[in-house]
Amino acid sequence: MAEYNPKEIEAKWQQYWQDNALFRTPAKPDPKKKKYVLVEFPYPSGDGLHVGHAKIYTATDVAARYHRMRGYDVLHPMGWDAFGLPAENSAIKFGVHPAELTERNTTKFKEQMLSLGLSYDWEREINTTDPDYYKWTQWIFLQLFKRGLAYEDTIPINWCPSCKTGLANEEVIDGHCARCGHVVEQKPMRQWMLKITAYADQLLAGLDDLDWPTFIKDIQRNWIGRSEGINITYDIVDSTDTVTCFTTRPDTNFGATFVVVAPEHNLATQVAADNKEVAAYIDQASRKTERQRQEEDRIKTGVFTGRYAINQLTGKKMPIWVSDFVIGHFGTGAVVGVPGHDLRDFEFAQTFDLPIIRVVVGPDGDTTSVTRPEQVQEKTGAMMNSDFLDGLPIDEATTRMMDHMETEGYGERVTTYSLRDWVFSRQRYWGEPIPLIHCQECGIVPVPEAELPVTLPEVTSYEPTGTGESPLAGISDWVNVSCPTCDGAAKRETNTMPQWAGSSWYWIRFTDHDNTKALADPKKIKQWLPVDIYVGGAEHAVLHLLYGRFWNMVLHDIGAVNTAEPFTKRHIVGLVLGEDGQKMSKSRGNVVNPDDEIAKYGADTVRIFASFMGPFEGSAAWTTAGITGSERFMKRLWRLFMEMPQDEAALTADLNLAVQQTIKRVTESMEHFRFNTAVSSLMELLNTFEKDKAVAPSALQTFALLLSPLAPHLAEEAWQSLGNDTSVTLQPWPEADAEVLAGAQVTIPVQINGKVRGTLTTDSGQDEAAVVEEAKGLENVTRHLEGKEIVKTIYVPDKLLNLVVK
RNA sequence: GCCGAGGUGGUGAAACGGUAAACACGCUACGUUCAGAACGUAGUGCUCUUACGGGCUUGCGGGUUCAACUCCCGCCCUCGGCACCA
Repeated sequence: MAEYNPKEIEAKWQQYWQDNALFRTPAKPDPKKKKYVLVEFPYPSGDGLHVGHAKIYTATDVAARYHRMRGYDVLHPMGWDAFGLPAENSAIKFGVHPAELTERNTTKFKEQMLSLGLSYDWEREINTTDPDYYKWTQWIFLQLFKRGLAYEDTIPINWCPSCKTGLANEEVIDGHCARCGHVVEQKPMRQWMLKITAYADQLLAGLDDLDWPTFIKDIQRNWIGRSEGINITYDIVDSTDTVTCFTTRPDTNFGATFVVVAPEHNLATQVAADNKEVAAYIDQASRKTERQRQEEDRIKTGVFTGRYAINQLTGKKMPIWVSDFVIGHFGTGAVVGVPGHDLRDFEFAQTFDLPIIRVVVGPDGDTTSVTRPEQVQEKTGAMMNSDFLDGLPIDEATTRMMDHMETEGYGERVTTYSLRDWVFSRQRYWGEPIPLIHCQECGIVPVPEAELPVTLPEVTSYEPTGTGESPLAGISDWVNVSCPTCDGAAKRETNTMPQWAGSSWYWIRFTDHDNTKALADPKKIKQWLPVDIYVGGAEHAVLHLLYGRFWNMVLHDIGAVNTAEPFTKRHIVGLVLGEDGQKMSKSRGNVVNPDDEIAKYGADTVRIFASFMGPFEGSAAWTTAGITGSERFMKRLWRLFMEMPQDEAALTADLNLAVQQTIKRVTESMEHFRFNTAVSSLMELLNTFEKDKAVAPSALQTFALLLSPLAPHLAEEAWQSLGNDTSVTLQPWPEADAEVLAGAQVTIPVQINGKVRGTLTTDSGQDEAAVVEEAKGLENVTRHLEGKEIVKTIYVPDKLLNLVVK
């Protein structure tokens, strides 16, 4: 028999699968047995696949293959999220059209995916840069616009001077651009915004029922940042004006001694008109970036406006200050200072020598005045110096005070969020054009749906202007159009959509990828959605996963999709590190190319190693030693299937038990996305078989079935050599024989006072007395029982015997 | 500071409250070989013992239990997210 030659058999079976369209999606899935198994589609970069891709695609593919064998109708598609800056930047550098680069890269990606033996239904391939696709991305935008969920606004936004475009909040990490790492500036610009905040509550509530890792849900909850509080309106002395402050802690309001507004607040602007000092402070603050404010180590600065607000509870005058520690866009942009019970307020009061009043008793009954930061009591305690609240715990006091303020008419309960609307326009070429027209007469007019898609014009230069204008603004034939409403002179919107647009609905398109009349046929949407298993990275917790949920909810509200939540279950992949245990990067030179690995070891070995290297969610290094071990396993399997003498008589009761147990374990591992333990169970079975001179063909059949999702090429070859003439991937998944499992002998540890003193092997289902008798006969047990009295016997049937002695 | 996830051999890791370290890597010895590679056999948490066997061991300290990696309380450390969010 020939040596294990993965190159040969893998090419052969990949061709076979393609020729027989084995992974074509069933046209009419059984509604009770459908599985939509999806992995995040890639951005087809010029670098080709990374071994990290190999890990995540293999895992998802194993799940898809497993569920097919379990009898599910599976949708397992693939496509390309191809709009974005890297293609555009390469286009600028090499003078090639981004579409051409995309074409080149997707071809390469697809070849690599095929060579890994991934079971995608390629007939449903999609590409976000295809006008037939982005027509519908634009259509969704128009629905958002019509519902008032897309609006134009001129606000200071995050601007990356290196990418020369505006960014969404979610794309800024620690003050830097998520893509290029450059420091982000604040720049006021005309923007298209999506009103994701309108869905804040639904985005929050929907998380409860999702089968997602808790940490991802928590990141989203945190990002949405709901807080319930009250807006308190204070009168301003000698003025008809008022100032409204948001707080979650009105219980401490007897201790309020000042008010602070953000530099952007109207009141500040108003005062600045005839107060040079305030004007200078505002000007200075506006020139600081968020980063600079952080670097100042949170030292409190500020300026007094000369005005006073009245605290209704005490009748005291509270000076109104302006300070940049107050955030303009959170709450009302104004806070009421309670320096005894908020550390920031305390620091501010100390800096500017403002009065501090204690209204909550400190630990150990401390009622002295608050003079040190350690005394600032923020969380628990009973009220004091607070009239009708005295003695109440703070949570109860909060409710009472809210009721009081609402009754008195100067308070209004409100809910605020840290989530902000989505800055949706980019000043770059390679993205979906926003399908709107600016008409001098009619204002902003949507492009009629019949005229979609608005395709990207051919340009000679993709170079971003850097002025905040899109490069499309320079293409006059494209920009100048007649207004769809009045037919007068009008101009197209020249901003494009962000990278995230096309991926915010792509899972819907896979259900009916070439529909020309709708996003997808509602019947097909209903057949397949929601996505049952969605696999991807943790880095999208507040980007793609939040945007995607938002769009899906909007589409649900307009009746375009059947469920509000798009992704029922989510698996998060861990990082694949370089051989040195560091993150793979070109600059470190530790990048492993999956092509090289496949060429060297074969796709099955790569798949087995990717599965076996550790838990799916964990990060682990791609090491030569590790993959060599997986290669050894494949070679041993080859010898088992192809060289070991076969004889059905070799299947003893013990071996049959081992086979049945393996079925059970591998099945459980597959259900829980634990491919490392699936592989180790198969290794154990292989070890068992190798101890014999011959192996039973029926056991090999089962083995090939269990192996098939993980190492499909070798499994096909083995299946064929066992005399089968259909593909192993079409076979039903084996079921463990419950009778064999139940009837087996069991090995029970015998403990004395919780320490194992021996083991005994016996038939399962024995009663306690018999097991105790048998245990007493064990030599080592006898010795430990000598001169002792058994005071208690704990017997867990078929599991363990513990004798408690004195 | 706030929210979350983790901490088990030299390494990647297993383990419904029930024999901790399965499986694999690495290492040691032996076999095979002219030699190497590959392969095979045995061993491999620490420790006492010639042996039989015993003691200790899942970040640290307590607790619940016949029994704790697993549950509870308090610390320490690592990683991820948020952060002058009122």
